[in-house]
Parts: sequence; structure tokens; C-alpha cells
Amino acid sequence: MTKELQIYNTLTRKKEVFEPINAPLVGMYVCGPTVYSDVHLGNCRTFISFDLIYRYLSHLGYNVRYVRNITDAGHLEGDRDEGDDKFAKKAKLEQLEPMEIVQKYTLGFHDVMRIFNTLSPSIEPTATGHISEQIEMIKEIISNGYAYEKEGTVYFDVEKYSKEYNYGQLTNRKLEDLLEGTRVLGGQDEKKGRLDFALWIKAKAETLMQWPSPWGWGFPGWHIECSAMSTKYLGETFDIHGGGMDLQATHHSNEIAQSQACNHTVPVKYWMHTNMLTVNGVRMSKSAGNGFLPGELFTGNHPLLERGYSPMVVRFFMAQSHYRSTLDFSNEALQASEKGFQKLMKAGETLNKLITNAESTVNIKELKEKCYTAMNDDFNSPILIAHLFDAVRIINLINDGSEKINQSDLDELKSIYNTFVFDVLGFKKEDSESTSNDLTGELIDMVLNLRLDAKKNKDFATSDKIRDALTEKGVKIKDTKDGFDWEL
RNA sequence: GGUCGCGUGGCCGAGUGGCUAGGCAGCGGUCUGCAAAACCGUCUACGGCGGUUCGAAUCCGCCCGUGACCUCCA
Repeated sequence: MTKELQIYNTLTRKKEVFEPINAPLVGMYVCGPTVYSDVHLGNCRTFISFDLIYRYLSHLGYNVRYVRNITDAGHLEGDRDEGDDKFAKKAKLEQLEPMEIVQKYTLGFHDVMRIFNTLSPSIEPTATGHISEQIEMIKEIISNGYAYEKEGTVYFDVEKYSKEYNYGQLTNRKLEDLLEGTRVLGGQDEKKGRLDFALWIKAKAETLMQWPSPWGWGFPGWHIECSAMSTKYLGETFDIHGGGMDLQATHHSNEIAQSQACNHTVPVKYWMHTNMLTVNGVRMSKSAGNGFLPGELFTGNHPLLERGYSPMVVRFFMAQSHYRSTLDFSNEALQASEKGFQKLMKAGETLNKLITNAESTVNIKELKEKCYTAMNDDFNSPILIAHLFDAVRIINLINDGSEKINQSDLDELKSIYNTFVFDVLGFKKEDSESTSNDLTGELIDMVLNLRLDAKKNKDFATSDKIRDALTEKGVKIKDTKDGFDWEL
């Protein structure tokens, strides 16, 4: 029986019991989006996964400070430490100010996060808002001897760092292997070592976003922002650092190196990495162009999509796989999730109508323990959902009269359902389009009332004729015990 | 080429030594004038070949297939 929360730590490549550094406080940093274009679904998966983690930690009673940054500066195109950053490039393309790009896509990102019912982070710092912190950190790294300046650009000295620390720790790689795997690239003569990466990059005259620094005008390298901001808001050593697996090898390895070189401490206790969303088995990514936007998914307006799927169905689809597994997208899988999600929601309505008995024939205590055991095992939401479907079956059996439940068990069952379905998994009820107010709805009601009359008179020829006609128009009719229900 | 994964029933997806999740689809039933919907029940799989073991989807070896990272991406 797993009673304690276990988290898979990328650093040690095994599950470890979660012991916060300063319980009940928990510091969690998650690498957020680079806001130079719309978030695609793969990005969303990571943030939804960490939303689940944030929700569960909070549910367990931890006071979590959840920091998720917005990258709005730097982040070079390609791997050469020269030229414009992504924002400037896009800005020229769209004839906008870089900060207009940032604003546009930040707002869009927040909209999508809200639609997916994710909770806002405690702090959402921006790279441009922390330039001085980054400069201070770079200065410290230089004075500690782990970075050097070359003509206005500052590089981190990976080989020097590797003499004292294990640079390839996070990916379990040796420095020699890393060096071997690195390609020789042009235009990098300034760097001493092939693995060295830029902390600060000298601006060209035409660079749109640039700031003054001890090394002249320039802009920060991508990795330093996370080190600077996580240190500022969570301290030199904090509990959880998360992000997508694609960041593990480069971004996070560099982050560890920077923080170590600056603060002389291990920055993070538990590293958590979410796996990729795939399409036909291949990673969904911006560069591959095989991703779609959340909006396209909701409307179905994309060649890969047969039709639209609601945000909660998508969230459910994602929760049905574990965050460390790849999840393959398909219409068939999403349609299966849609059915399942509706079943789960419907059981919630049934739950509120259950009638109690003097005795209980169902084991609610066991159900509750199973739910916690599942989540305590590295946030295993698929297992949790499996147990919730056991709860659904129990609810329906009680409703059918096959099982009985007493008041205290019913209260407990409601508590379990609401806690896990809404608080932890973060689902919310989706209103089916209410058409009761508009003319179409009123007309359909009217016609169906006529059909009801025909049925009462056993005039089934007429009632079937009405049903067939409405079905043809796309109105799904569901007869109930004493009336009808319909949807478009 | 190096590093690390993965391969589970028609589909998606958990599970890491015995008790063999779950959802969807299919099938059977209940309900219904009929149908739909809903509900109940049912379907017993782990890439191949060897090995370890009383026992392996689960551990080990080899092979095949496949993916990610090593270069910007969550």
C-alpha cells in the first residue's frame, strides 16, 4: 500500500518519496511557453499535466508556490549565437513591435489555459522583466570562473564546469559522449568548447530587443532566465522543476550548470519531465508542422480532424494517459474519450439523486484508498480514472436498486467523486448548448409535444413520422419515462 | 554513429514476477409500442526466439520493428 506520495525523479531515474525541503511549503517551477506564436496542443499537454500535479499537491495540503515563466526575449532561431531572436524575426514578419507579438500570444496562451480549466500559477514572471537579475547571475558565474566573454558575448564554459560537476547528469551522459555527438558548426569560433552555450548575446545594430549590460548592448541567452527567476522566487534550492522532455538534454542541463556555477548548490530536488504528444507515432512539434492549435481541435477545422472535440474531452483524453508516456492522437481515441467523459459526468448527476438505505452493500472506503494510492504513485491519473469508473458502476448499480448505500457512505462517495473529478483532475461541467431560449428550441419542443400526444393516443405512425423527420434535420431524440429529451 | 525509451486484445491506454486496470468499439441482456439513449453483463491481450524461476506481459540475453534526444520546440 503506497501511502506516501512518490515522484519519478529524472535526476535519479527512479521513483522517490516526496519530501519537501520546507513542508508544508512546496516550490515548483515549470518552463512556460515562448510566446512568439500560438501554443499548440503538445505544449498544452505539459501545462495540463502540471496543472494536475499542482492540484493534487494542493489537495494534499501543501502550500505550493507554482512559478511558470513566459519567455518573451532571446531564444535564438537555430543554434547559432548570432542574429535576431524569435520575437524580432516574427515582428518583422508581421510588421509589429516585438512586444506586440509577446502581448498577442501571451493573451492567447492565457485564453487557452483558461479554456482547459487550468489554475493560474502563483507567479508568472517574464524574461524581459528580469534582465537585471539575469545580468547579475551572469556576473556571478563569470567571477566564479565558469564563464568568459568574447566580444560582447558571454559563454558558459562547460568543460571547466565538468571538471567539478556532472554536466550530463540529467540525461545520464558522459561528457566525452556529448562532445562526440556535437556537430561542428560554422560561425562558432569564439567559443572555447563545443558544448559552451551563450549566457549573454551581443546585439547587432538592427536587433530590436536589446539591453545594456557590462558587456555592451545585448540580450540574454535562453537558459539563464529560468535559473535567474527560479532562484529569485523559489530560492537557490527548491523542490520541483518541471517541463517537457524535449527540454531535458539542453535547457535543463544548462540550467543546472548555471545555477550550480552561480550558487554552489544543487538547484532542484525533483526533476519532472512530461512526455510528448504524438500524431501517427511522430512527435507533434512546431518545427515538424504536424501540430494543431487548440482552437482547431475544438472546432474540428483541420485536415487531421474529423470533427471538433470539447476542451474537457481533450483534457480527459490527456488524463487517461500517464504524463511520462507518449500519447498518440487520433480521432478514434478522442471519440472514445468523449463517450467516457460523458459517462463520468452523467454519473455525477445520478449521484446527486441516489436514495439512501439503512445499510450499505458497497465498499466506499476501499474505493477512496485506491484513488489515493493511484495518485500517490507518481500522479497516475489513468489508474485514478479507472477507479472512478468503478465508482460510476457503483453509482449506477445503486440507482438501479442492485446495490444499497447508507447516508454516511453516500456522503463519502460524493466527496470522493467531487474531490477527484473536479478538484484534482480539473474537469468541469460543460453546458450543452442551451437552446431553450431561442426560437429553434421552442419549435422543437412544440413539435415533440405534439409527438408525445400522438404517442399517448397510440398513434405511432404519426409519432415515428415526426421522429424520422426531426432525425433527418439532425435532432437526436431520446424518449424518457414521462417525456422527451433532445439535442442537436 | 552515441544516449535513452517503447512494442499490451479491433482502437486508445494502465500494469513490472502469481490475485491477469479502465475507456471506446463489438456481442448478449434490461428498459421501450418500436427505436435511440441510458444501464447491467461479456469479450482475457502482452513483437519474435531462447534463458532464469514452482510460476514472466513483468527479470536476463539475442533478434526484429519503432520513437525521442544529441540542433529551436512542452
